[in-house]
Amino acid sequence: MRLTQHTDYGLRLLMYVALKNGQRCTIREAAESFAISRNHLMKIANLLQHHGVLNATRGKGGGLQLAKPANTLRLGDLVQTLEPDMALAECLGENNQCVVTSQCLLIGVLSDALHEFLRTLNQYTLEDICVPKQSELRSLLQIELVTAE
Amino acid sequence: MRLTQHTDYGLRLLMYVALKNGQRCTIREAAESFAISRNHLMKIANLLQHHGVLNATRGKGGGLQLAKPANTLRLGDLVQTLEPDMALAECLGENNQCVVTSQCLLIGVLSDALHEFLRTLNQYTLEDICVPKQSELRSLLQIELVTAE
DNA sequence: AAATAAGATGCATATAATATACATCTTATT
DNA sequence: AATAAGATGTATATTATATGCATCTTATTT
Ligand code: SF4
Ligand code: SF4
Repeated sequence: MRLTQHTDYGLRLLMYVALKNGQRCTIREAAESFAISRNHLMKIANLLQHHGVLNATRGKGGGLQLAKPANTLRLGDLVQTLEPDMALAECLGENNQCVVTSQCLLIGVLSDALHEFLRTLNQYTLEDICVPKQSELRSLLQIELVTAE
Repeated sequence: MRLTQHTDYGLRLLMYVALKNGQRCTIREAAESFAISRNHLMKIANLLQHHGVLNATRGKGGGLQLAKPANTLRLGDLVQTLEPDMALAECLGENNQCVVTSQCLLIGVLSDALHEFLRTLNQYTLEDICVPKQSELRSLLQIELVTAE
């Protein structure tokens, strides 16, 4: 059982954007800071923008910003948005061929556990995983905030 | 996020064996009842035997039996045994290259959620997902118990 | 208007994980 | 010796995932 790299990259990107404190950041910049594929991150940014989590503006001076305050973005919801597929077992996805589906008691147990997993994640927001260590994280990611004048 | 088919097949096999009520069953028989790959199921049976969940005896009249009572086999433990890998994110597996690992607060949140997932599964045993629907399941799987004489 | 800097999109490819098949070996029973 | 079962190792197929590339659109600046 693992989350796709896609999902983790998405969360990393959101952490990056949140750590910029409202200042726009480009995808290129985030990809370089994390030393990960820019192309890949592009698609993730796009997905998050379509889901109303990120605002993306094109053109010179453009970039990404959070579409909502970091303390309203719950991690369980973000994981559900980012994961391509949360079908734990065959019967929970498409093309189910399992012969015991109609009477299987395991389905409910698995759904229950998945629910607890997401519920636990939803006890935390993007803010919770950024703010307490913001200076350390900014340093690791070489984020320098431009001070207003 | 999904469990491998491997894991679900393992649980199906255990359900099958449990529904036989102590009577031996062959892997072939279980594979046919579920209409799934016999070769695949063989490896799973072997894994479970090595982990002390199943007893396997070879030769004519041989087959599988539960190594422990069904009500002592907790689903969370079984899933952990069957899943090849529970590393939710890059940093929880091998070859981690994530640059923020040393300060990342997400790791703890993910571990927490995984723990809740397994804890929830461990509230149920193999017995819990078999006995309440045993006759219906036996019928779907064409299991006919030989009555003692 | 042109140049440039950004994201958007679609297609192709590479890689890795997973599932499946096949062949052969071992063990136990009859 | 024959047969029925599981054990094991290797090879292959399939699928999911990750990555790369080319082109397009949008916005800003000059
Ligand atoms: S065994 Fe139960 S949980 Fe697994 S695929 Fe079949 S119906 Fe779903
Ligand atoms: S971002 Fe955090 S959780 Fe994700 S791989 Fe890096 S250290 Fe692990």
